[in-house]
Amino acid sequence: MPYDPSAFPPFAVTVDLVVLTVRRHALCALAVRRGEQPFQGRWALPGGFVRPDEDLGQAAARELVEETGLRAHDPSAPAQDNGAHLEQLATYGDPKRDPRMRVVSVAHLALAPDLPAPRAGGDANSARWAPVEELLQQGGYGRDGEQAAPLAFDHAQILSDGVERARSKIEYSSLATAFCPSEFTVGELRRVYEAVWGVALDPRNFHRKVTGTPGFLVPTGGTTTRQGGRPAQLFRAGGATLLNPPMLRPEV
Amino acid sequence: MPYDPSAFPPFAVTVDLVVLTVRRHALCALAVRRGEQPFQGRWALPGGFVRPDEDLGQAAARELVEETGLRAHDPSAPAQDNGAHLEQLATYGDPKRDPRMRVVSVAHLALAPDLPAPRAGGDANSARWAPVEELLQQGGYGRDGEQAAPLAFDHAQILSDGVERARSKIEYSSLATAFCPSEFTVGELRRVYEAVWGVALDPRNFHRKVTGTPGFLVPTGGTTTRQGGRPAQLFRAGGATLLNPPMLRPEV
DNA sequence: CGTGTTTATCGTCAGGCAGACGACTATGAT
DNA sequence: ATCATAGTCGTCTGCCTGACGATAAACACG
Repeated sequence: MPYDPSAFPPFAVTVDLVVLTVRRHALCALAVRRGEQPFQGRWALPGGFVRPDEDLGQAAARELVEETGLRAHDPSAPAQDNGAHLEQLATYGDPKRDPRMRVVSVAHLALAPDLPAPRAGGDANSARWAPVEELLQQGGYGRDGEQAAPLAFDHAQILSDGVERARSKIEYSSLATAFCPSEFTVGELRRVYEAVWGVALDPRNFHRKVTGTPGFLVPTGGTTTRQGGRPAQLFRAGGATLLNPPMLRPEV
Repeated sequence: MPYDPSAFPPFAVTVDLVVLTVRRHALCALAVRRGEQPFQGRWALPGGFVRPDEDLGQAAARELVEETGLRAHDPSAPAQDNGAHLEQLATYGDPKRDPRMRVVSVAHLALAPDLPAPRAGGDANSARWAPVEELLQQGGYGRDGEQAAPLAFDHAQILSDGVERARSKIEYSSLATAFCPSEFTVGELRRVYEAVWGVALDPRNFHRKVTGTPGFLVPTGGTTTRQGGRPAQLFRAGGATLLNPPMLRPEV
């Protein structure tokens, strides 16, 4: 069945961002309120069109800066410059996903340390960090009693895929440190795992695992007291990116 | 920096396929020879434009049928109908990746059992299965003494990413069975792992691992003799898709 | 028809790692 | 001073893996 390749159908290409962070022991995602049709007034993932001279990763990094002020972590940079981790997630191109026109969205996943309140940008009326369960639950009510309408477009699916990617990836990589500030304690890192997985981990076994994996954590020498217990050693992320053997997620 | 969203820049969207199989103890990929500019005469990955009414997965499945005759394995279908496994790999959108125009390619990864000679289709002069090392080596000479020119466009990168995805995914999933016919022996499955990873595995430990993982393999009752040794039990892929604990790739 | 080769399959054993959990330390709150 | 909280170090047991011996069942050859 020949199909004329010279008359290629035009598409709009966008990037959408799943920006995750851990706030108050909960995995949260950045959501923006849509200011225009379709889905006006509904919450959505931040995103925008890819410009003619941009690579996909550049477009995602640009959107990330516009929405959060965070600079994406350059994969070539060795040290953690407090930037966010950014990686491509998946691409969504259902012909009916946007009622206006044919839009293919290249979703990206960003992991960021806890930030102050987001600043709204672009075409969004407002922006907020919301727990992912709240954004993904259908028809329930949010923390403020607000009707939790489903996310716009297929963004619930994209967010769900991004969360699952993050949950599985911290098993076998040191990516969980992307949720932490540049210096952090073992307990803070453990609470990241607990928030992302939604489980409770044994502090002793966790401590043994992360401190015993070479290259995962590098002690900075300092100690700190943040919540009234014994002071904890401070670490920064080591160079190792792969965790072998992996940190096993407890099965429910 | 406002950017007019109504004047979205038009893109061409294509799907490219990394179709992998195991032939003669080597991991091979499907390559087609380009019949037109640019990169005329060079080897490339099969692919084509996404049609206006197609989802991305549908477009990839259509290209797969056109190039190989293989029907994609419907994820909803429970049993293995001898179709190929097909999943989205990643999306490539460098502005300069195609000199003619702005093309965003959504690459897909397909894993297929060993097939007879491929049939050329579409705009390709010919098609063949080639060992991935041969396709990825730069400036060397292939098996027939033919100059191994690099793949067209950024297809070497795409193929490399697809191979790495396959190598890591068979660690923690039962995906390696997608390289096997519907009934196979433990030895055949082991040779799949050995070909994909390029290592030698201990037959006894491998046998213990795969037969000891519940849901991975289901004995069909039959036995077979294929290479002059003791007859082997025949299995088919069980319902389990996740391998926990994973099969560890030996670190070399 | 025995002998060697090949492949499949079962067992054994030691080391490593994870889960469960006890014990001790160092801070702040009362 | 006592308690609560959080961090850190150990111990023990069971499971899994890697290394490898041994047996089983076919074929290839003389």
